[in-house]
Amino acid sequence: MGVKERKERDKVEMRDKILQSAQHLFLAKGLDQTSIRNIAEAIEYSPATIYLYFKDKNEIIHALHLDGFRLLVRHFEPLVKFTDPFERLIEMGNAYIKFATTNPGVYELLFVRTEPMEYVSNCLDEEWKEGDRAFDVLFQTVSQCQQSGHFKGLDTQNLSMMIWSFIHGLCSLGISNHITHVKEARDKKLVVDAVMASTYQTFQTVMERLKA
Amino acid sequence: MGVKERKERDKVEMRDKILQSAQHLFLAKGLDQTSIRNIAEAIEYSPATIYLYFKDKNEIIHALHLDGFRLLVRHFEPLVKFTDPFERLIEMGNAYIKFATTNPGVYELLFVRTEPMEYVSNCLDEEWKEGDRAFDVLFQTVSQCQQSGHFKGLDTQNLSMMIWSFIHGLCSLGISNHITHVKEARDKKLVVDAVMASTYQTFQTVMERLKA
DNA sequence: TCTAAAAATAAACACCGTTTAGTAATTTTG
DNA sequence: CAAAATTACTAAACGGTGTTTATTTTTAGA
Repeated sequence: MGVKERKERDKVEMRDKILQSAQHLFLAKGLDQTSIRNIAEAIEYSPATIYLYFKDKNEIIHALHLDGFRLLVRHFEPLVKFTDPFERLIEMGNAYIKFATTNPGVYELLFVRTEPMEYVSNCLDEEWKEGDRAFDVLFQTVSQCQQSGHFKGLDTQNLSMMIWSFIHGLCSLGISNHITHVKEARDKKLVVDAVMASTYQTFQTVMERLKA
Repeated sequence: MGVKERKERDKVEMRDKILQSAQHLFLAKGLDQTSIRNIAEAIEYSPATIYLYFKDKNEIIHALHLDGFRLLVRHFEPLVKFTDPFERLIEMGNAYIKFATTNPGVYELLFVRTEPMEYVSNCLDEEWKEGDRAFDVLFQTVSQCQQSGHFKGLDTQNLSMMIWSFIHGLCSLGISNHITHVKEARDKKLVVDAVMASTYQTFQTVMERLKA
């Protein structure tokens, strides 16, 4: 009589299959070029079937958004080995940049696209656990930096927000190809990564000077 | 025999009409919700007519992009009255934030969307005059700050890039509604503008400390 | 085996950007 | 002035999109 159980397993299996195909297509061709019809074709079902497992395309996007956050968190995990909070903060930035540049599509999904946020807004409990957890990692690190003498007299929340803003701005300008089009980058034939690296280096220097 | 001249006037007139309608729809409903068919309907011509005046939708988007930059530059114009370069730098940030928050759709077009950059890439002379000019205003101001004792030992280009990254990150996170979904902002029931303002205030403090 | 429920789908709806082939208006020419 | 040529415009189609509805197929239990 394990029919109901099996059916439920089948249901989540199918959901995963859809999500897996969606992610595959999304990574290969980008979000806008991934259609419900493509996904359906990939799993060899009709487009209408997708709608038996997901309310609409935004729900699929949001599921991929969750996966993306798990990937980001995984990029942060090795950071525990840095005992010095300031060093950890700097390496966090590097990890963030690396995540963004090696997974530009995913990064866009997490922090640029509005669809996942819209989905979050439409959920009754209007929270964003993934974002909160990631931000808290930053907040705690900044807080520890302050406990060991850095960033005196600056509000932890605001400073964390400032750091996130900078790093996000750098990554999103890089990914969206705006950096490659400013004159200096063109003249010196600098690749995006080089501009991002030296900009981050300057940021690092600035942060170091805030110790005193 | 002013036929040719009149026809040319008519041509630019029509182009403007299309652009005007496109902008109107774009500001009202956003870029993705503005279709060629909508624009055609607004000007009471058939959709195919649009293609007699613009190569494709990206060309229209790029034209709006140019208009948007003109609007941004207009936001910067009053800044000449600030003779102190550091004060001007800070006010530039405020002007930028104001521009972004009061014209979120336009801001997205200028600095988030990739379509206009793609259009620029496809132009043979691969430059981005508007972006260059705007960035140069920042660069010159930073340079003047350094001449009057600020930001010692920091590379002007990198520092300018850092400042732009921060401000852009702050604005884009604000506009894309990512800020409103982090826990602290929700808990304290802070509106986006308040978070942005206090974050920018912290940035200002940080920049001030770089004088020494 | 028959029936009720569940799962999958074909087909449609209303859009989209874009192209093509053909019509209507205008200008130039004989 | 009429005919020819050029220009301006558009109807209709193509191949795509997300999504819904009505229908069929598959499965499960009596």
